[in-house]
Amino acid sequence: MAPRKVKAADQKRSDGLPGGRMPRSRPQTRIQREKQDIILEAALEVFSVHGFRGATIDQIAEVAGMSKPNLLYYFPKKEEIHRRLISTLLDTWLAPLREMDEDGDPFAEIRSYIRRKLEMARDFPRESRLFANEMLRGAEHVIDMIEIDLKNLVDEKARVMQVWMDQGKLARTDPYHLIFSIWATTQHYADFDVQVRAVLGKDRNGEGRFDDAARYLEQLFMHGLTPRQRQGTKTA
Amino acid sequence: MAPRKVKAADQKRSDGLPGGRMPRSRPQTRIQREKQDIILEAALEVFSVHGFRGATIDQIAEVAGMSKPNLLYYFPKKEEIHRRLISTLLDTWLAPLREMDEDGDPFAEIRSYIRRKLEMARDFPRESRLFANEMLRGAEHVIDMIEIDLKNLVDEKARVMQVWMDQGKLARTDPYHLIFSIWATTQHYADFDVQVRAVLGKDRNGEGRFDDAARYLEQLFMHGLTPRQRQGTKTA
DNA sequence: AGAAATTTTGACCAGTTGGAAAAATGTTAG
DNA sequence: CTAACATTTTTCCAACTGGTCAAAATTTCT
Repeated sequence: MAPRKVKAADQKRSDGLPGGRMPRSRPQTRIQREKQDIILEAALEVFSVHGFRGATIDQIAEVAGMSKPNLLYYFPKKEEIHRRLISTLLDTWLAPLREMDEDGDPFAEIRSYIRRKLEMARDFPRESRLFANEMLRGAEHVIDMIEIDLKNLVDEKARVMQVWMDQGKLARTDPYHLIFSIWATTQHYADFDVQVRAVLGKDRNGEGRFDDAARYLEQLFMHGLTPRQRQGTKTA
Repeated sequence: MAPRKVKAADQKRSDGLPGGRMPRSRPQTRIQREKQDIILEAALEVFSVHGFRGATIDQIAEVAGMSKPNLLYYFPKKEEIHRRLISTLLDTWLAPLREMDEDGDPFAEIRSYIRRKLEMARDFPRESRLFANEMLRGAEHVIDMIEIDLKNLVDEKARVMQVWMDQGKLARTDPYHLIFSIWATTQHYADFDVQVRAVLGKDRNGEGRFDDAARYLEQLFMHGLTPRQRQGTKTA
């Protein structure tokens, strides 16, 4: 192997901020915000389909309608785009769960949580897929957020549900797995969209499938979570 | 731009079989089968995490413990490895649904279907992720199989469930979405494993989480699908 | 053993990728 | 207008990518 020459004076800034020759004086130009938004939008499009490694800067630049170096002027690192996307996403993503209100009616709360999640799957499928992609490859870039913010939020809501169960308003189950199942069933319609469409066939393929899903899930969870007096779980 | 010279006599075979200098006389050598298995195993490892575009041949070769040219001797195209993996997978993946028996007890059938799917998520998480990856990016490589084999199978089982519902043995719902929800909730434990672990925390992280999941899902679906006389869905 | 076939390796290639440098072109405040 | 700054384009590069090829090493068959 031939030895490689490395310029010793080759130093770069690696702070999170737009590096290179980007200005730091004034906080943000109008044009900066605009272009960054365009880039993030394009990146979402590409990352959500190909994942981080599969996506290329050229591709994103093309979708964003600008040259690669121009794009790199705003986000000097590919990773930076991805990180921005993800951290913005996580907030939006958890909003519905945050809104679940301890003082509300358990069934109404859960039902509207399911609805909202399903609406998100319908209206922001790219975000859902970006998230799924990230999870699939081990969540390298968000593991901290998941382990802290997400966990705390779920812990909190699990406690709320526990209270509901103790009050006999909700069937006794594992609140964590209950939350998982809501995530899974709703996000499925975004992440596995192709499969859902293929299986439903051309005729049932309009946006109506989300209404059907909403009806079905509502029934499943409402019935599934109704408290019962006797749970004769004698199997076989 | 400099003109590129192209050798006109540069012909390659592009049939599905191992190309290059591979023999065609005898069907398969022992060593061929062995190495191909090793490669497929390594490829599963890599593809399931990074997706098709994100995975590199070098990476797969390294995991497989052989040189890249050596690997390419067995699978002359990257795509070929992927295809083999996927088509093998789909069969295994659908097996549990195929076993759902019209003449069995509806609840027993559905329960054991859920169990089996959950076991697969536990025992073959890489396969599940490979599949999820494929779906996320639009199922390019399997769209036909999905649209035909998978759809047919689901159509058939949906009819079975419809019969059960007509007989009053199962609550009336959309059988398609019922199947979707089983897929979603079970595969979630493979595809979103990181998230599940993170949320459950270190203490609940053993394999026990699958038992908890099984219990929870059983309750959810069994209760959720029990037929009811009156469905007085008057809320608020 | 020895020929033939199979398997493995090392050197190599053209195209792509993330990114750097710098020059060229706006834009704006004084 | 012009200096100072912001934005964009052009050119370029080293590392990596999927893949080739001929030669060498090994296995298999007679």
